[in-house]
Amino acid sequence: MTNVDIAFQPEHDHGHCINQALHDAAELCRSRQLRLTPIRELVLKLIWQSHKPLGAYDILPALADAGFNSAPPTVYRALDFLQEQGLVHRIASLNAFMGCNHPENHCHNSFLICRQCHSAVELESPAISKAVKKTASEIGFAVESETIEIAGTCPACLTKGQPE
Amino acid sequence: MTNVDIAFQPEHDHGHCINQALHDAAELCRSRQLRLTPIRELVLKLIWQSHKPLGAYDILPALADAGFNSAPPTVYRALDFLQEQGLVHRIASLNAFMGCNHPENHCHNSFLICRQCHSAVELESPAISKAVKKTASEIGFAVESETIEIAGTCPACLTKGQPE
DNA sequence: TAGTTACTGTTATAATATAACAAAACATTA
DNA sequence: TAATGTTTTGTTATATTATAACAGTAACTA
Repeated sequence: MTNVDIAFQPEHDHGHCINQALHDAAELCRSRQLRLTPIRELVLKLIWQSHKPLGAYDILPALADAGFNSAPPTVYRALDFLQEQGLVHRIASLNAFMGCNHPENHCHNSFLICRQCHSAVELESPAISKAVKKTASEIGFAVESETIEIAGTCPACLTKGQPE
Repeated sequence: MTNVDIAFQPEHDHGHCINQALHDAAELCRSRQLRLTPIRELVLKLIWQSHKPLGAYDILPALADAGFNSAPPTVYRALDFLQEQGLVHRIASLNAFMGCNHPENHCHNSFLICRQCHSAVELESPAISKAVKKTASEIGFAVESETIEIAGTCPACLTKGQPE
């Protein structure tokens, strides 16, 4: 079972995912001599706790609950930091944010987004990446970043929709 | 020279592109028994006249100049109509809209967006499309729509940047 | 021409994101 | 450790993008 299959399983041990992600983030920040401040860590945790990409304004009340200031700049700053470090991705088609599984290497990413359960997973698809590179290079276009967001129905929702 | 190459050439006869697009749109609406009203046609024209994807609020003043009401709903309604008919695409990563070259067939589209000159072109890339389909089907994900937006530097800006 | 549908006008507001500057926390090193 | 500079956070205001809701008008249809 691949990571992707696991992520689309509602019942996987997501607590473990969260802990792993927070631990990795702490490690990464330490190695880069950056500060994973309480706000940044909480924002990252909230994003990971959600089963679906989270909007900035979904995060604000949780910050307030935790006793932090909770005006928009607070959360956007944390999100900016996390994005710069590759710890979260912004999903342009949703105006929402989700955790990244492999923040170490800045990767070219694609996302599958289920319209039914709103879950999303990140793919590392060499095939797509390669196709993009090839097409761009044929035209002489220098690629800097890729926004690849595929919307549809995930395996779990497909089987739920038509049982047996 | 392909369509894409032409589109990235600032000096191509864009007047011709616009006329062609407007003519095709009129034809398409006639065949579908839909009304390409003055507002809708003007919005489409403005989008095509721009060398770069146009924001909704960039369109409003031009509507006002043309003597139309120009509150946001006016332009968004026109954009909704044009999108439904495949006449324009929304670029999620820019919150902006651009014309579609082949509105007849609802296609799976990719876009190349130049960060320097802000021009954008639509690709029909079978390679990318195929890679997406293959990857999704391996996972059992049913694709409904694709948002593929590649940002970088276009050929024209690349040669301008490092002349000779 | 009456009734219906589609389109537009208008006002208000929602949702997402950033600017600008002040205050506090932290880090550095004299 | 006090002085200093840097980074982070607080705070207020505002920009940008998009939609809700309802009234009026134009176009089509029977």
